[in-house]
Formats: sequence, structure tokens, C-alpha cells
Amino acid sequence: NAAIANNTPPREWTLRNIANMKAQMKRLGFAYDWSREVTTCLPEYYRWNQWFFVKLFEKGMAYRKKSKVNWCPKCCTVLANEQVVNGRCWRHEDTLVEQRELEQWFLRITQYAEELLRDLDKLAEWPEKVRTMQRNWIGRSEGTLVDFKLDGAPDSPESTITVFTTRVDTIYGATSVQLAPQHPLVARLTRNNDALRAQVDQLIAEQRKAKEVGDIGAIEKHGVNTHYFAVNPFNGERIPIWVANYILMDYGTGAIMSVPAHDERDFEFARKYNLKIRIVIVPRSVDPEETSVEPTLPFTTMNGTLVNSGPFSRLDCEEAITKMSAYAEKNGFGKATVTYRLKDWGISRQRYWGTPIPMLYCEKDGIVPVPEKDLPVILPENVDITLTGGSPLSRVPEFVNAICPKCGGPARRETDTMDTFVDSSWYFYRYTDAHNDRAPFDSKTVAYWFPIDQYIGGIEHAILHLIYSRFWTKFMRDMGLVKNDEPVERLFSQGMIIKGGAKMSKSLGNIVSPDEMIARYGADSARMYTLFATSPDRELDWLDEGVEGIRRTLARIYRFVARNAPAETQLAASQQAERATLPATSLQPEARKIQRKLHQTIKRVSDDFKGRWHFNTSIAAIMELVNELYAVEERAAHSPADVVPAQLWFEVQRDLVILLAPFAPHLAFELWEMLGEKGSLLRTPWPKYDPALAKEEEIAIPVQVNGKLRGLILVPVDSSQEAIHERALSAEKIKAAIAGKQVVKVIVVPGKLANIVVR
RNA sequence: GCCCGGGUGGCGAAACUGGCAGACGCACGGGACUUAAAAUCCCGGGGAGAUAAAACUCCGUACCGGUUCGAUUCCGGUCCCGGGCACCA
Repeated sequence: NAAIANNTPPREWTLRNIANMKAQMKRLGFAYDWSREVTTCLPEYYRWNQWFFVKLFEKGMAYRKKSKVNWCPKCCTVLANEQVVNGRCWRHEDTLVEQRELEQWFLRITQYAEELLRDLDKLAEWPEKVRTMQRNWIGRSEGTLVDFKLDGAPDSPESTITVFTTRVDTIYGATSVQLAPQHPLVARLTRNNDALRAQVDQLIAEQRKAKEVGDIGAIEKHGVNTHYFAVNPFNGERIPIWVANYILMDYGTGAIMSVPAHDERDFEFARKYNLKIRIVIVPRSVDPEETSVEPTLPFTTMNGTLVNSGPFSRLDCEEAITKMSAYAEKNGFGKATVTYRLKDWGISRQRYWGTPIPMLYCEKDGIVPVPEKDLPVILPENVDITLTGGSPLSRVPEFVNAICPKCGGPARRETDTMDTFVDSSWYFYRYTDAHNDRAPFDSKTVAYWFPIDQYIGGIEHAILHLIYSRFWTKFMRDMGLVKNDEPVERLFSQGMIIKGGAKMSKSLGNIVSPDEMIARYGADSARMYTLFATSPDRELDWLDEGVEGIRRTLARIYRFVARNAPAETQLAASQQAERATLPATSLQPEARKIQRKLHQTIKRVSDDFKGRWHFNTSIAAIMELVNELYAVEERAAHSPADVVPAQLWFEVQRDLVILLAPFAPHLAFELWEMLGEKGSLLRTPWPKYDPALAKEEEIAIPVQVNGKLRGLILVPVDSSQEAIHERALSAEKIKAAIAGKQVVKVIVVPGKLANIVVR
């Protein structure tokens, strides 16, 4: 391996690897996924991914465990849930997908669950919706673990059913225990009972099917009575043990206590199977002696008092939870605890392209990481990828057979590669120090640049990528590599582009090629249309029509400047425009109108850049300015007395071009030259907004009667509340509308509207 | 199912903090220019009723209900669409 690492020039190897991937994909008839070039074919990413992995392993943050996967026996590979169609492989319609248990590598992201949750509060400049999604994804929940014993069995850990509940106060109302079908105890209980085993297998199949459809909650809730009993440690009651298809092994402990009276799901289940229902919480009553209030079931609120609960009766729910948890802990059958929905991150992939996991298995020394000097472990070349015969890497003896760095004996190399989310968790750090060959990056350089000021990505990354990269940052901080707690200060999540009712993506193959649009309309029109179609945080339903309007607007701007650009003799006036703005008072009405519109446009465009990035409204504002320019040009042709001074005329064009530049840069640069400008457009300061020049002199204020629009009054812009009040009541139309009625109240919002309430 | 968004004219949308619903654009209709067409320029379009044409009246932001002088906006419920649900990345 060391030989491979040292003798292979990274760039050449990369290019060969990419060429190899393209050829293989073509041969197998798959769409070539270019995004994989970026991270999965670069040995330097392999090297540092592997370096990080070893650090994680050494800190106990990476571990192996068995986990269930979808397996296509024909492809001999793991399938993603979306690659399973009706229980069959997406490439082999006749092949049923199997469930297999594989040893896989996991990263202990759950160790950071609490901090990942807590620090969401620090991310003030992240969209609220993303923070909410992450909060729910981490899914912190406080509750109690309680041990139920299998009735009649000897006291041993194998006969203990630990349940997790957020409502231990309802435990006297537990009338059954429900286990996940994969629960270890279920295997034992069904060992000598084929009929029961078959029923449980049926439940597993239902669960799998639901997961495949992506609809865990949609399954009809089914259960099987094992006819075994568990003992409630609080009251010694024997209650039946059931196995249910809606209990998931990977959440909580894979076992729950069922309290039909006080949980909706349990209630539904108990009704279906005629299980006992016992009320142990009643609404908090004024008279503490009065306990006969029967709540409507299921009664799930915390605002209640315990009954039928032995020594805990008459306590309020909240207090009961604390006391009962403490009681369980004191007596050794439970304790208060916090669980998370967040699971550890499985990073093993049985694919060829990807960073090999740098681990060796030695018979004598066990699991041994590849020493740092031997990194990167890179992929062997010229591997024949077929759809049959198992993991490609495991069939390459030169790759698999290695030497144990500890004992020098033979070792087997790990053939799993890493999830590409690993690369994407830290790639942006590498950008600050891309040529470093001693470390993933230099800490000082990263300390200068990080955290990222502004990160932009699709909303579909709100959960996975953005949690993994936050986790990675926290791990690197604890290693002492970085100082920042969070990778990203400000996040912008753009909406997705939808075409034909689904997101546009490589895997769905419903992509609109920008090349085609650029060829037809030019890059400026194509770019500006995508910005104009909707605001970037919304999803956009893609339609090819509509680009025409943008092209037309750009042509209008071009023609306007071509007609009105300063001639040689006017350049002095044009340069004047750069320096000074004409005072509003010196202008004729038409000129003043243009000046006002210009400053209103500057404000609207500038605000969109500073604030919400709603560039569709910026472009609309520019269009309005252009329409106004055409109107003024037309009117000026008919009434020569109402002149627009040359200096203002040039100022407007100059500012228009600057405002246009971010949206249609090519055209803007062309127009900039046409205006006789010598300096660089890029270095020209953004136009200044002057509120005094943007101000309207008069505004029309709507007048409502009982909330219905009944007229408009024209008033000076800064009219007082009293003045508007008086004008509103004296307007002809309003007088007619309120004639014969009694005015109860008049609401005046200065600058907005007046509303007269009559009876 | 759960979590997060969204639903406004024929269409893409706007309305930023509860204050004139539909800015801007597409498509469409009318006019000007032209031998003609294209391009361009100008004008008009939420719906229904009324009118020669207007003033005008009513309805209207998925649906049902609430709060408010006033709701596209806030609250409760329902329906539909999109994203995520841990191996698409």
C-alpha cells in the first residue's frame, strides 16, 4: 500500500480513476454522475478522510456493529430504500430484495446530540425552518427507563424488558408491554413456537414494506399476543407481552409499556385487541376529595391528578414523574433518562468508488488502523465492476491482502468505502489551505477564515448534510484543530426547482439544461429569468416560457441607451452626473418624476440585496424604471417645454446600468462603454439612495367605511392624523356612504388608510 | 404516518410589521407603424351583475370557523401539492 501511495502522482491517478469510472458506467449503461469526480476520485481527500477516520477510531468515536440492510442477491450489493421497488431491486424486476445483517462502521454522532441541539440557539442567522427541522430530527425527549421482568423466569438481564416512557406517571395504567419484532427477547420467546415465529415474521415484513414505501406511520397497527407475561415493578401486576409492528427497534429501547387510557396510539391498539383500559389520571379537580371525574379517553394531557396509583395517587402529573423516577432508581428497577431520536451515523458503503476505510483485520491483533505514513489507502485500478459476484474490492487480492503493522503477520483489509457525506462534512475547510500535504489544513489559516459567513444550499440538505458537518466541526474542535463551534454563521436555503411535479435532480433525470437556454437567449437572459421567475427561497415550478419577457426588457434597455447615450459633445454633462445630483426643487414635473422613480428603484434593489434576496422584485423594479423612461421619452417628444436636464438624463442611465449589472453583467458592461465611461464598472460605487429625492409629494389614501373601500383621498404625504381624518369625512363619496348613519369611530393610520366605523 | 414548507387571475408571481389584493412579466385581445408579415411602440384584461359607455353593486387569496374597526397575513380545524425520513448526495 505504501508503494501505491508514494509512487502514484495524484493528478494522473485521479484522471485515470475518473476515466475508468466513466468507461465502467458507460459499459453498464448508467448515467454518469459527474459530482463524484469532485470528492471520490481525489487521493488527497482519501488521505485526510482516512486520517480523520483513524482519529475518530482512536477516540472511540468510530465503531463496528451489525446492521440490517436491503440486499439484492443479483447485484450482490446493498440497496438504498429508494432503490427498492415493490420489494424488488430497481435493476432486476424479478429479484426479491433480502434483508441482510452486515458488520458496518458507525460514527458516534449521538455523543454530540445535546450540543448539536443546544447550539441551534446560537445560529440566529439560520432560517427558522431549518433549525426546527434539526431540533425535531435530534428529537430530545426526557423520560424514564423502567425494567419489567419476564414472569416466571429467573432474575437475569436476558429476562428483563426495559421500556422507555415519557409518562411514567401513567405506569399504574399499563395493561400490556409491547415489543418490537426484532427485540432480542422475542427471539427467545418464539424459539420453540413456530406458529408465533411465523406471526412475528409477518410483522417484520409489514414493517419493511412500510419503510420501503417511506410510510412507517401508514401501516395498519398489528400485534401478536405472546401469551407470556411481564411484571410491573411498581405494583407487581402481571400484564401480557405483545409484539407489535409499530414498535421500532432503533428508537428508545425497542419496548414500550402500553397505557391505553392515556395514549392515543395505545388506546387505538387496545380497542382493536380488546385489551384492558384503566384510568389512572383524571383532570385536576377543584376538590381534591372528588376523584370520580371520568375523563374522555384517551386523556393525554399533563394537566391532571393521579388516581389508582398506590402511594402516588393524588399527585399531579409533573410531580409524580419526578417522584416515581426517583423511586424506581432507589429500588434498582429504573431511572430518569434522556433519549434522542438521532441515531449514530452509518458510513460504510459496499461500493467501489469512495474513500476506502483504512482498517486492517489481523487474526492476532484484531482491528488495527492503517498507520498514518501509509495513508492514503487508494483504490486499486482496473477493477472489473460487474453486477454480479459481490463487492468489487473484496475480489482484488492485492487490495485485500495486507500486512499487520503491529505483528507483521497477514491481515485482511477492510473493503467498505465511506459515505460521501464524509467528504462534504469538512471539504470547505480544505478550501482555505488546499495544497497542504502535512495536514487536512492549517489551524491558523482556518481560524482566520472560519466560520463561514454565508453558506448557500438547497433545502433538501437541511437535515443530513448540515448536521453531519456541524458534528464534524465539533469533533475537530475537540481535537484542537479548529476554534469555531459551528461551521456556518449565516445560512441561506434556496428552494428547489420542480419540474413535472418532482424536484429536479440527477437521480431523477429531469434536468433542464442551462446550455440550451443560453444558446437560445444568451447568458444574461437565462440568468436574469431564473432570478425573475420567483424568489430564491421558494421552490420554482420550471416552465421554459417567460424567458422571452426578460429578453425583451434587455432589448428595451439596450435601445434606450443606444438612443440616449451622450454624444461626444455631451460628455461633460455626463461626467457632471457622476459627481453631483440635481436638487429636486430645480426640476420640471417630468424630470422630477424620473428622479423620484430612480431613487425609489435604487432603494428597492439595494434593500433586496441587503435583506431577503428577493431578486424577482429587484428586477420588477428595474422594469418599472425602464417603463417610466419610455413614457417620459414619449411625453417629452410631445411637450418640449417640459425638459429633463441632460445631466439628470445621463445620471439615470448610468445608475440604471449599475443596477442592472448584477443581473445582466454582459449587457451592462457593453452599455457602460456606450455611455462613454472609461472606468471599470466593477469598481464603480453602487448608487446612493436619497430618501428626500424618492419622496412623493402627494399620496392617495384609501378610505374605508366599516372595512370596505369607499373612496380615495389625495393628501400631502406627511399629513397629520387630524388632517386625514377631516379630509376623509368631508370627501363627497364618503359623505354619501355614511349618510344617515352614526359614526362610532374613525381609525386613521397616517400614510396608510382611514377606516370609518358607522352604525 | 411523522417533521418542515407551500396553495393568490389563463400562467410565473407581488403585497417585507394586520391596512387599496393581483406590482412586474408571460399568454391573450385591441390600436399605431408596414404593400404585408415579423419586430417595435401604445392601450386593455380577477369574476359576476348593471350600463350605449361609465360612475356603480356584489363576490373573490385551497376549504370551514374564530379574533379584529380591518385578515393573503394571526389562531383552531380540514383538504391538496412539494421536500426530508438516516444507502440519491
